[in-house]
Amino acid sequence: MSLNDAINILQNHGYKMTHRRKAIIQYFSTSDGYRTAKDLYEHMEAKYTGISYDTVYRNLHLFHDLDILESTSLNAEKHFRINCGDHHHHHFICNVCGGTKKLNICPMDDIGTLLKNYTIDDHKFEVYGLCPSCKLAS
Amino acid sequence: MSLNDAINILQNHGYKMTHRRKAIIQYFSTSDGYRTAKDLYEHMEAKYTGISYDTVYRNLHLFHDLDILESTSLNAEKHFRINCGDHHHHHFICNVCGGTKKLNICPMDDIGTLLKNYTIDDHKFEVYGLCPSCKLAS
DNA sequence: TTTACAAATCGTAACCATTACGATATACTA
DNA sequence: TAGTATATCGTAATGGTTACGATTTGTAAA
Repeated sequence: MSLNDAINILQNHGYKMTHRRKAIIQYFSTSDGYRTAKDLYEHMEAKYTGISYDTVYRNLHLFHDLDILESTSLNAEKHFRINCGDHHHHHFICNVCGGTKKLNICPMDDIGTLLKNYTIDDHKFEVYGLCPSCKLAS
Repeated sequence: MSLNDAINILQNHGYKMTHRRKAIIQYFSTSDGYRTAKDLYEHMEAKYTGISYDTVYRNLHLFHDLDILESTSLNAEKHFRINCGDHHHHHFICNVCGGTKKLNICPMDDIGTLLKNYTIDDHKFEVYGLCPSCKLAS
């Protein structure tokens, strides 16, 4: 998702376009990987000294609700990335840099009648390890 | 895994068998589902008034390290269950009761050469929703 | 362009899950 | 049953997250 896509979503929902929001979206849209709230806070603090945690978390939640960001829980800490958007897929996630690689297979295709009497709300498939460049560097 | 299996693992590694440890293992081995540290704390507090968080968390970590328990991160909080032990598999997890159902399919069987230059350390496949009994109750 | 106001941000405190540690109690070994 | 290493308690600290009154800012209307 591009910066402009995100700006459109925000404005179509009646949210204001602030400098901080633009910077947050820019941070995620130019980095293909998962980042923590702390990562974002530190990035923002460099440009906007004294930025509030409230601002960081409020916008992370807002963007997640608007499907601008997607999130995952790693080691009991939430990580966020820009929403890739196109069709359904999963990710490899690098344990070192948080970088991701799209995986175009989905185990739900093979779930068949295994969960016949269950209600399925969601699912998660993620592969963890080292991406090629972190592998070389280690 | 049964209570006795877990006791053997503990003793083979030279750990002491305390009343609290036995109660913790009993708690997990008689409940087929994921439970939080808080769930366990509240269960233990009923029997052992004044039990320390240190005891709860130290043993959760110990049991996890010894593969007596397995864990997953849900909503940025760790959840634990008894290790099923037999062969590799994944779980459906009920959003209401934490109950699980074994899923005998693994997406890694189909990963092929998708991650050719990557190091794969781990992976996670989980399906979330309502189990039959929570579905009926809702 | 200015005004007006709802919405966004700041500054800070509180909350919750988790970790840590010195003092005390307990399980195991001899 | 005595000695010792280990486990637990009581409690404080940490880290991630949430919350809120006071202030500032973006936007739309005058």
